[in-house]
Amino acid sequence: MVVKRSEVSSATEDYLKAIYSLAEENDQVIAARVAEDIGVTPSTMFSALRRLEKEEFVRVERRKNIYLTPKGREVAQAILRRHFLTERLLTDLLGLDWVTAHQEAHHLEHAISPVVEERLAAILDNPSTCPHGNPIPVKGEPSPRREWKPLNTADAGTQVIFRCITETGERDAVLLSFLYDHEVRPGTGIDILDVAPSLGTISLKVGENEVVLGLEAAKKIYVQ
Amino acid sequence: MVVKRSEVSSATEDYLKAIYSLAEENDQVIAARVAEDIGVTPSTMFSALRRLEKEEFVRVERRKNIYLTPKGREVAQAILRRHFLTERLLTDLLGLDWVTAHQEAHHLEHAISPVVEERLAAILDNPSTCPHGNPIPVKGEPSPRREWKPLNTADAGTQVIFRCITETGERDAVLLSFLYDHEVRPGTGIDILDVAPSLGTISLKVGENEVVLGLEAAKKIYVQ
DNA sequence: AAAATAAATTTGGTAAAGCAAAATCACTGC
DNA sequence: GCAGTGATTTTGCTTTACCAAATTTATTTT
Repeated sequence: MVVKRSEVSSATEDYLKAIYSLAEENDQVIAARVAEDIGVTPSTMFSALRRLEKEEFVRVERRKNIYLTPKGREVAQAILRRHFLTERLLTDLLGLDWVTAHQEAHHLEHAISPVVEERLAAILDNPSTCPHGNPIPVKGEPSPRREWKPLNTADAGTQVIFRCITETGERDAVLLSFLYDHEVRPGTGIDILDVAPSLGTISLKVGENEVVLGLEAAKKIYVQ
Repeated sequence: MVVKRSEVSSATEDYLKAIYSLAEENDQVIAARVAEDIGVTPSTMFSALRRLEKEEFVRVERRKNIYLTPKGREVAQAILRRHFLTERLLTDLLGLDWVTAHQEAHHLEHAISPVVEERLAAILDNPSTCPHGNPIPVKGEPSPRREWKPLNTADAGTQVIFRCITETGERDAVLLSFLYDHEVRPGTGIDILDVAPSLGTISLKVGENEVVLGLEAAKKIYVQ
């Protein structure tokens, strides 16, 4: 059984994944944002973008917006899928915590072949989300996240259910471990105590504890 | 928990692993052999060797023999350990076969951090060998393989026990799947029917089947 | 509209990996 | 002792992926 391994470098996979994730959370994706996300300089981003364009993974508009081509989207979804399955492997089978799992998955995901991916999905019983609640993308289907909203848009006095912390949110280890330590998990109920746009904060009640988050951080959390 | 990830590139890990494995099976290691093993051209091998020497992973003698430094040996053992643990993950937890497991591990091993390695060893109950029987190296201990001998040195008429197929043997997918398909596993008994050095063959009885191997291939199989 | 800020480009590097092809070195056999 | 073979080394070139620093091109803000 010979496995055709993808010809895509892990750097390329990272760029496409970042573009995909940013596109899910914002309506425009520009080079500066992607560069920031991945942690490369503008010049590196620029030449990377040229490569990606030449290989038809992305299109860059005159207004500088970056779009994935169907080919690029496919690669992005594939790597995201592997990322999430790897996280599940690390948490469910190996017993690692949220934060470590995310970090380790970032390295392992690039080495997962279709065969391993398939075995992984089977052994894990085809999970529909990553440990942080993100829906695992399925070939042509729309994301169920369309029915959730970012926490910063929630109204004071209501109760919401934590659904997920986005990929860009996961990157922030402090936020991630903050939530983990406060036992916030997909499905956990949260009371919105107060929203103060002028202060840029939102106050929550999680279990026994009262918690204050910045609205910027809240934007990375999806609830229902 | 911040993980210090090794500064060693996966190419470097591959070179050191190959040198280590070749040294275990032969008494001299020369560049041409390593290049062949890894599948790079002589010129590539040459510049790789210069890099490895500059970073003090290897020493190259005037007689052109290549030796690992203690630092190089440490890296080699570490990557071998991860390789074997990854193979166990793939066979024991994910249910893949011998051949696929070996190939996939070759990619995954480079992305395994110390934390994951440790969790893996714990979950797998600290295995002492890889699925193909190779002893997993432990920090300062000598390999138990010293008590085994290559199959090509076995005497006709005796019975031996299959112990392992070496790393360089594992690389040969045909040999590997041949053994796997004939249900040869660590611990399997083998009758040596005949050894014919002039023909370069050795005849064996494995279970119900009679099997003829080349002595070159037999050299890659260790028995007791 | 001018100034300030943000983003995109250009220019000129670096290092790691790799290849091909030719040249040199070293040993082995006759 | 020399030819031949195998091994090493040199030369020259490629791609990917990064950086810094300077410049140009938007886009805002006042």
